[in-house]
Amino acid sequence: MRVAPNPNGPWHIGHARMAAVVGTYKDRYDGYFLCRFDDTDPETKRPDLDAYDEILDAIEYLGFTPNRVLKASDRLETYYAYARDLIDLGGAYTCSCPAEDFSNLKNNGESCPHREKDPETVRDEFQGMIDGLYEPGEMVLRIKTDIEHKNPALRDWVAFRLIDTPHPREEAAEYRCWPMLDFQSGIDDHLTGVTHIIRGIDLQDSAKRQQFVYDYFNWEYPEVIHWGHVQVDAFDVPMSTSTIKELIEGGELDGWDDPRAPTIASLRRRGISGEAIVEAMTELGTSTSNVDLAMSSIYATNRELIDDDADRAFFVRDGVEMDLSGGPERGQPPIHPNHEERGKRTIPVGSAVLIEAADLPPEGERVWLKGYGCVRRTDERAFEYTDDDIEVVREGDVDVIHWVPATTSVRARLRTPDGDVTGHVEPGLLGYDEDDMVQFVRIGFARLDAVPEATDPTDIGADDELIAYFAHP
RNA sequence: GCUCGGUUGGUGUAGUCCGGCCAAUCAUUUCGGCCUUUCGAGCCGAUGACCUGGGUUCAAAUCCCGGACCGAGCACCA
Repeated sequence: MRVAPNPNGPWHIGHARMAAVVGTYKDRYDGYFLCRFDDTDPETKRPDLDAYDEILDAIEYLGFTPNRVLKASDRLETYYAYARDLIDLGGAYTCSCPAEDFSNLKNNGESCPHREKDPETVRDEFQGMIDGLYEPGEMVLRIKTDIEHKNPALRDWVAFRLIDTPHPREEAAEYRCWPMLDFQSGIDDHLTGVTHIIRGIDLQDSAKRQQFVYDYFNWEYPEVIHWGHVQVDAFDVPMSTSTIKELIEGGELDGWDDPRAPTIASLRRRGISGEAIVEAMTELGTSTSNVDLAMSSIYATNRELIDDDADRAFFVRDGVEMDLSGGPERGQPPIHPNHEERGKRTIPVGSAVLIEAADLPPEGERVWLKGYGCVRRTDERAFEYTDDDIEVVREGDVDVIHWVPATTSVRARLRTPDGDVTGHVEPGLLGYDEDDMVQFVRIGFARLDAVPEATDPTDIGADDELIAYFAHP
């Protein structure tokens, strides 16, 4: 099987589906995974030189390694050779009709005068296309199918056209005569031994078009499955390479890995594993109707994968400072409630704590600072320790909330798909590394992206802060 | 206009080829309960679907015909 990406930009989430399914089938049935870059349009779908490696990276991240990687732009001579054979078989002809004229003829089921040229002339003119004797638009090579076919989409389609814009890859920059997808892909699928093709419903007619070429050569067409488009909920940004590119260039997104972007790079930075993506994608199946992928499905899988390993930590969003008196000097919540053996965190309290505004109890009421103990709000800005037993929580009278010390916490920024959230995290996170996954208690899982160098919160520069990317609840 | 294809709970999916064991599977979501110093995990439970109208049949999600709705192609894009 193969994935045949157009390297015109890094992948968005939808692109992962093909790699996920092909990779999974490969693993399951001991198959063959070909990654072929269909980069045969240097102009309107101009390849992005960085995208080749970024796409291969994304495939690796999903957990697969292609058996073979090809670039169509390396294979022009091969396509020319097969085109010449096809001409000799009488299966193709050069055509100098203006596109609009031909379209009209075609829609009426009428052939154009060029259709009956003898192979000699066609060969010469095709060589002329390769040699650059014509301007773009002047000449194309068409496959001779059935000009009266009841489906107009299949009638004498274009196999090669001329493009003046040089290909961005140096190796291919000299070529001007480029094959169309249906020709290139049809030839390559056969030559590389592809037995099963999966592609989008937008290419529903491709197999029927290519069948004409296969018939001329007496080849057997692979099994083909067409699937619908995927839409992903939970993102404001449309899943389109060109739209995302525009938003980045316009400064509305920070880059391809901005947590607001529906891209592979974004999910990766948020600490969502390739495995979770693959699982959700394969679950979608291959139906021809369009499908909606719920991000919650990816999140649920990822949560299962990371929950056991992710240490717990406190992150207070936009804290309210409360003086605190009468209690112990530190709180000691567990590193992981299901794994006592991993020990406890130690959070110094000082003389004041930060809690989230929404957690602030009315004056006179109590609240349980998780891992510390019960406190009562005595006035506008103060708590006093009550020494109540955990029973008060069990009885349901007292809510358990998270907190951080007011003076020795670390400023932090949590980047989420809905924008950035600022606040403070407990000082112990300074000992963590980039890439570590944590669960911010009562908020959700996050991947640490940048941790200040300091070991003591008071040594952190004024501009420095901990940066984490929100994964999911 | 011509030509393809699709339609099972909020979402995805199984079942459709070869009609009966489908008062429809599984996952996720939502909502309850238990447990819990998390709105996490775990356990228990609940809500919730065969697009529509005919036909064939003892029997239709499944076969046939019509309709509605959705999507795709008719590019010198992929």
